[in-house]
Amino acid sequence: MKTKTIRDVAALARKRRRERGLAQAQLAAAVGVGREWIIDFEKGKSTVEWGLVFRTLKELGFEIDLAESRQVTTSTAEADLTAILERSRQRP
Amino acid sequence: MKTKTIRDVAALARKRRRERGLAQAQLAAAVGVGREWIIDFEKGKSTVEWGLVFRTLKELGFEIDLAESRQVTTSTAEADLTAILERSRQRP
DNA sequence: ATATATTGCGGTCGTTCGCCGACATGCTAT
DNA sequence: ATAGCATGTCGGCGAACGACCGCAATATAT
Repeated sequence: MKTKTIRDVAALARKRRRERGLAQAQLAAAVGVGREWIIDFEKGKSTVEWGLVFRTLKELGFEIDLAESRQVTTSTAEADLTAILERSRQRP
Repeated sequence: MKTKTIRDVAALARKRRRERGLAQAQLAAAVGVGREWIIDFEKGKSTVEWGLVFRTLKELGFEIDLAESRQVTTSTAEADLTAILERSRQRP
């Protein structure tokens, strides 16, 4: 499933947990975090630890795939052009 | 690309950044973090913020997909039903 | 070779995470 | 009604994040 925001991930995680009949406390124990952490994560809190998110997703049976997005963001497009130009001439 | 650990993600991110000719400082500015954060992230630091990781990956043109690690292709209706049954069974 | 740019690593500092209690709410079944 | 879970919130605490700074070490280019 493609995810656009961290809220998508949060919603998917919560859906999956319920599909597996797991309570927040159970999942928390399995991952090794406090129950509050699960609450925050499923709420879409952005400041939760990356490593814990990864462990939680794996615990829920998710596989994290990184694919190339068709659309390139403007900033990276500019940076890409800049990188090419920088190899031809120096800029301050 | 399937990722097994956060180090895989870190390595992919670094590879991608270099492919795009971006310096750590450039990527940091694009994402809106300090340069030290990029260093930690590419080092595979597990305690970095989840939201920043997500933004960084998107900035690098990555699409974050969540796939099922097990090839269980149950429909959502079936899965929900299973959850209901599990709840009724009062499992410890 | 000399510059120049990039990367990594320390230290400081304000802010905040994540955990632990306790408590309130909502739902289900007896 | 009453008991049992599950979920969410609040206050508090130690620990650690992330930004900023400077300074080596390492490419990269001229």
